[in-house]
Amino acid sequence: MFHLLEQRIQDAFHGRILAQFGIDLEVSTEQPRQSSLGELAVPAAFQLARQLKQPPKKIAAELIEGIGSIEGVAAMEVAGNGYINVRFARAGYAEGLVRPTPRGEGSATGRGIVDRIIVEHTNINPNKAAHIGHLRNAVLGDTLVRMLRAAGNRVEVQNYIDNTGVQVADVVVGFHFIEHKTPADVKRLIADPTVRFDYLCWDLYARTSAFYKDSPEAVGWRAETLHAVESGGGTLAELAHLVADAIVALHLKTMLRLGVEYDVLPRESEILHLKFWAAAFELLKERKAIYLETEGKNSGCWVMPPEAFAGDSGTEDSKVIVRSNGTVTYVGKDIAYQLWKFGLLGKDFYYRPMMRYPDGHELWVTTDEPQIANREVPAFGRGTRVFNVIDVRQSYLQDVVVAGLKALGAAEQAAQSVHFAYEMVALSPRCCIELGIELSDEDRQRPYVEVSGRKGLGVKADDLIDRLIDKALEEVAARHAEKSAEEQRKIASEIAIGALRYFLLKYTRNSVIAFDFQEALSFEGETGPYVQYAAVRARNILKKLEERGETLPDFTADLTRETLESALASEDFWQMLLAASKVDVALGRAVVSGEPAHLARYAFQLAQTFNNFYHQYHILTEENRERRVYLLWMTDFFRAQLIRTLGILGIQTPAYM
RNA sequence: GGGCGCGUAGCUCAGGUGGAUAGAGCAUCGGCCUUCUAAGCCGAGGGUCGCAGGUUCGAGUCCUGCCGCGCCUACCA
Repeated sequence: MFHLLEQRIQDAFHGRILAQFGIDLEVSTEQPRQSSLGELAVPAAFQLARQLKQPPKKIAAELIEGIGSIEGVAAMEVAGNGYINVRFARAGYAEGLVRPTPRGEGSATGRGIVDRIIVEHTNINPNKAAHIGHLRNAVLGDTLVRMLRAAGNRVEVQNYIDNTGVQVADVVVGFHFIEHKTPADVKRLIADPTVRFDYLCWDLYARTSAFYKDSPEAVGWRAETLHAVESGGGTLAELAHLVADAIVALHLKTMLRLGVEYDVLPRESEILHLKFWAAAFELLKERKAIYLETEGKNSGCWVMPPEAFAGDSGTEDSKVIVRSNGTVTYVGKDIAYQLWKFGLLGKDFYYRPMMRYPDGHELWVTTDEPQIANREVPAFGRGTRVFNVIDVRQSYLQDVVVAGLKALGAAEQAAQSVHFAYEMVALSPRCCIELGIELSDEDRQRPYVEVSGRKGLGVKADDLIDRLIDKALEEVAARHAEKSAEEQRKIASEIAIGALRYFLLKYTRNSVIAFDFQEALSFEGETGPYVQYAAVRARNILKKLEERGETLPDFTADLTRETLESALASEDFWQMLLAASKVDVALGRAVVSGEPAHLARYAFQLAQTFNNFYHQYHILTEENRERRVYLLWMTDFFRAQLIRTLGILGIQTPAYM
């Protein structure tokens, strides 16, 4: 509704300016500083003043005069030095919300719809438990997916599994060479319900990393393991499979606690076995995107020259794609994967269904064997735009990947490759002390301390979630002692996840989160539970109404134009309605700027507005019938908008709080 | 050395393409539960937007320089 009007106003000004001054000006609109100044401000007169050499105030007055009336606009006036403030026709606006026309809602966010967007996120090495840094990635990625879908795009969610990499190899080294465990031993550990296998690997990985430091000769074990994993046979390869598969299953479980689901898991083992790299290598050689270095420190390696990507990264060294021993680096494999995402590789994976989520959605995983004749396999890949959700420290590598596409002549796909970068989650010094981590004097002075999987330094995702649930449970139990323990836990879990997702989303992407338990565990103020609480309150009012044996009025019939007219004469009601009607404005802004934090902020403001409404007006005891209908409608509208916004953020609305 | 990012209230952070009186939350202090749930509401104090120049009608926002902090700059991923 808001978008529609905004567009109409922009068009009207654009047309008038063209007719009156012969200038093709792209008319922008902004929000006036104060709500009392109107709903939209048009700064066009300032832009024209320069060209026309006339005072903006004069131009503004002429424009208003010339435009006449615009449908849905009640008044326009010159303000300040030349702003044109626009006031909406309130009742008409509200009618559009009560009786939406098909083209009314959401049409403006539908402008830039892309046929197939691929979002790759999570991408955790399957060798240890997930930590908060991984959660930021997954929550950011998942929310991006929800936002894009809410804006009308078709989105495919991929979670890349590096099941043949160094990190898995290190845990295998730990099991085999350090602990002398057989595959049968490891299988028993995985099957043992009293063992948290991902936690066990977390510690083992840290121990193995420390072991390398003290005994550098042990690094040879890693090379041996990597080689075994790549050739695919023997004890070491079997261990790698066991570890990676078990950890992937646990990661999926952890992510599902947050409501994060995927469509397909492309695995590195298939990239290897199906010779994706070989195909990409041929392409890169053919187009001379890489060359065999014959001198200097990179002699014997296939490298990409710095000119290809130096524009953004500022490095002077070429980037090694194939090592002198013939093995391919991670970036090389990433180029092959990116080519596949766009359908440019000329190869595809085979797929098998991996599991079905409780909501019925099916998750697929890649395989190297053609099979399942009886199942129709969804068409994966072949995206027109690709978002890679990866932390900002890997910008350099993402630049190289994009340079690879460009060098292969895929300029369009290079332009459609988005590195959806975000800053890391670190630990506040206070948090480290709380975790019993010893800090050097130097670290103590820093604003934050980096998480390190190698050192086993970090907050495990499941630990944090458990802690949040425990805290929420205390609150729920105190308020709803009569409910069953099982039900209390369900509610507490929804609140905990709401708190966690909101906490990770409220920071803009390029802000480092210095993790702090006190802030993450807060349920008050600008938090997920605050927004959930508002939604629950709105729903409670309507529930209470039914408990009293009444039914919700038929708003489309009862809310006549006259009713709306008189209700919205109140500035208060108008401002509240306006604020509540802007979900799609906020969504559009968040999508365009790629900033989920914008939508999170809107959710908070929406909840604030509702809490004001809730506090100021007593709905069920309102005696004036007409006014009561209006209040009920506002409540219902708030409820729907709050729940919808929370939903896009991946946050559920509990049955009660 | 080079590249990227950050520096805004005591703390943590917002501040579309320059625009009207720089905003939240937390913390502090003071009010509000017989009324649809106080995980809430109302109010108060708190600012040289790192520093110095520049661009212009106008700069937290753009440009230059400087200071401080972080990340990247691997034949690791």
